[in-house]
Amino acid sequence: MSSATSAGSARGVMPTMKDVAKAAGVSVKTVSNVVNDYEFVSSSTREKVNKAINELGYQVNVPARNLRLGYTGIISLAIPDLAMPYFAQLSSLVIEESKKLGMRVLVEPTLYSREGELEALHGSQHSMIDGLIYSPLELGMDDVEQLEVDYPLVVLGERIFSDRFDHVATENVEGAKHATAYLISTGCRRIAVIGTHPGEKLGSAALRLDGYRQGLEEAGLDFDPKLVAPSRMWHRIDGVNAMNSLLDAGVVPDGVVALNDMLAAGVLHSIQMHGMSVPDDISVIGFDNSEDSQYLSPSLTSISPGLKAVARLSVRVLKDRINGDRPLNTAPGEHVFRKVSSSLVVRKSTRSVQGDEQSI
Amino acid sequence: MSSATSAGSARGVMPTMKDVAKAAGVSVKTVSNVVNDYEFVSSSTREKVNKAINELGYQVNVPARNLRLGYTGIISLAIPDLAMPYFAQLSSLVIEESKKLGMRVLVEPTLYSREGELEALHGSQHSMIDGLIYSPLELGMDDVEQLEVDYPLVVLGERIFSDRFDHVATENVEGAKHATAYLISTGCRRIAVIGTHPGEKLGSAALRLDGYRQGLEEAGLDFDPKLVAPSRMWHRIDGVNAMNSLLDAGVVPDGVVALNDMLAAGVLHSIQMHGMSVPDDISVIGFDNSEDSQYLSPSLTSISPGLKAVARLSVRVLKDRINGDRPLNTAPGEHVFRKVSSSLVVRKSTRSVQGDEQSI
DNA sequence: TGTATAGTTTATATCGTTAGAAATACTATA
DNA sequence: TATAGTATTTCTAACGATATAAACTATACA
Repeated sequence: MSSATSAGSARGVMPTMKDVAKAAGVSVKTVSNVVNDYEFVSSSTREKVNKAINELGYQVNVPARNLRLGYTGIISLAIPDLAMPYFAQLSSLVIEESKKLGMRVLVEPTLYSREGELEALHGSQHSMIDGLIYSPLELGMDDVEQLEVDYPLVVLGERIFSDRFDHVATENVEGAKHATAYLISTGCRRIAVIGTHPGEKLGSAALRLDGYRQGLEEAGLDFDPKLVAPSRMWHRIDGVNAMNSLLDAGVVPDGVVALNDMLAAGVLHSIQMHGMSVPDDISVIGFDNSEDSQYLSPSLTSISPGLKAVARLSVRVLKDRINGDRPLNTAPGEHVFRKVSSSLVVRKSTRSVQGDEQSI
Repeated sequence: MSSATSAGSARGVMPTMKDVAKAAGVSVKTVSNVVNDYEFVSSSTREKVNKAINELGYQVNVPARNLRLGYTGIISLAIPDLAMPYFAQLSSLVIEESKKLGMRVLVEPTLYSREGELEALHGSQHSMIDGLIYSPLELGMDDVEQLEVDYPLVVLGERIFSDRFDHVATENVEGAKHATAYLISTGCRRIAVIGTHPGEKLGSAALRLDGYRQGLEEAGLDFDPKLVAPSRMWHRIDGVNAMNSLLDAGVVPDGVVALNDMLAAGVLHSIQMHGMSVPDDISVIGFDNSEDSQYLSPSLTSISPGLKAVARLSVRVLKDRINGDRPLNTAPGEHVFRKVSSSLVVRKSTRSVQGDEQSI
């Protein structure tokens, strides 16, 4: 009965290996041997020791073990915003995958700030962490040398590229191209794109915009800057605002590629507020295939980026680096660059793929 | 530079305090004093030491410090599912609040399993963690003795209650009562409730159902079991299914209390699929005031449980326990039980509060 | 009985930091 | 120039685990 609650340290003193050793009448090393399943321990002493462990309620002191072994079994995951479904989903998958490999995850939201992202890289806590999975948003190619750290690092996305560290990315260009081509195949001819970041060269926004342009081009459609609605943030309210700005300016497309699902949700809202219908008046396609997309009305056609594969790959690559192994059969000195393939999930926010151009 | 990538350990050897001491020509303790901002260090030696630190790129070894100090600065947050917006939001706030107090957070999703929840409590890693914020879903009052652990613990919600540990909860009963009363004030008379857990005595579902019943009772309306649609899970698909089951059975309420926003989103979907309109035919009110609720169509009236206050309080209480201080002016031996007050956020999924009963 | 062989246990150094006490250097005052 | 008093620095012992190598035990075989 923990009647503790005395002042000072909140936790009672824990028994150590020494205590167990004394109780079992053996040496500390023997206790350690038992705890670590060392082969050559006689079953009689093993029993004695286990009995003492149970009686005293012994648990290994992890920081002490960490100090001795030089690693902690903790990795860090730096993402812009844990409250965003996309990153919550990613975090959840990374945690799950890490657990399978015996590691735990310290999630570090960088909150859309440059300092936050730099701190995640260079923060003072790095001896506490075996490696880092890093999803930059503010940092770009100019900062590439900041990423040349001396601990295992896996970078997510295509915002920053270098042959000095490992990458895992989703198919941004291909996915957006696919989305655009699909809208065209359903009869759309004036396709808007929502959520671009003007001036940006890398990063999801630029890449997805590029895919959009490639999609138009392959179909022989002209790129019309009037149909581009930028938005720095990608929350739903930004989708509402961006789409409003188009419609209020009298620009009425027959299809919309939203650069993520939350923008798309806002786009749906905006279109409906303007008294139009999706997909009859305007088709909308999103990106991320977030869990929510199926519950919007109408349910949202979206590009699924294969987040699970991203989580799986990045954790495994990181683990290999931590162990000093070469991940995915890379040559010595070579680094991973892996793109996870995307797929199209068709729902109700786009018209069917027949060539008949109804309504306008 | 970093042409490392040799086999074995992935990280180069790091300089220690000893190295810094040698480089600066002082003792190890002096380096430690500088690092820890000890008052009585002459500015000249402080300078020497800092110079050496920068030149060698020294960083403190956190596990070693942890071992010596007996704490890690890491707390654990056990929640059912990080991919659920409610918990993602909570986690995000807990991380933010912890950071302010100099702590980091290990998020541990228990994934709707009893074993997961028990492991979060009794897992072998507890010396690595200073304390735990614990949001149980599967464990109930029968398991209360499982929670009598010997490390600082703050329990979220009202599922499990004991005067042996600290609690922070949201106003489940009051919130649902408020929601129900509000629907009644807008003219609703046949109010369904979506997402109950039959047989459950504690936990959000039971408490919110209780609030719903109290709301009816105070208005003199009878409780009608036909208007209750249970659902074990609270994802949107469950809201769709539950509402479908009512409507398909010919039970058409004029108002719906959904026990969370995701259920509510599903309810909206279901109603619209049945050719009815919200709020003209049926008013819908949710619970959680998730970020999404404002982007549903129509935007969702919801009960805001004050998650931020929950995060703030629970982290602060935990920190006090870790420090051996008494939180929130509790008497020695007494524990915190704090309910964070909820509020109603009115949006477009409910009719206006005039007494005029239009439609039906 | 002696000796090699394999199985089992132990003594002790070490990981990198912090902390208490002891030692030394400085400053001001008599 | 002592001398007390304070400021600064150092010495050394922890914290609790793991690991090397040495020291025992058995067992087997000659």
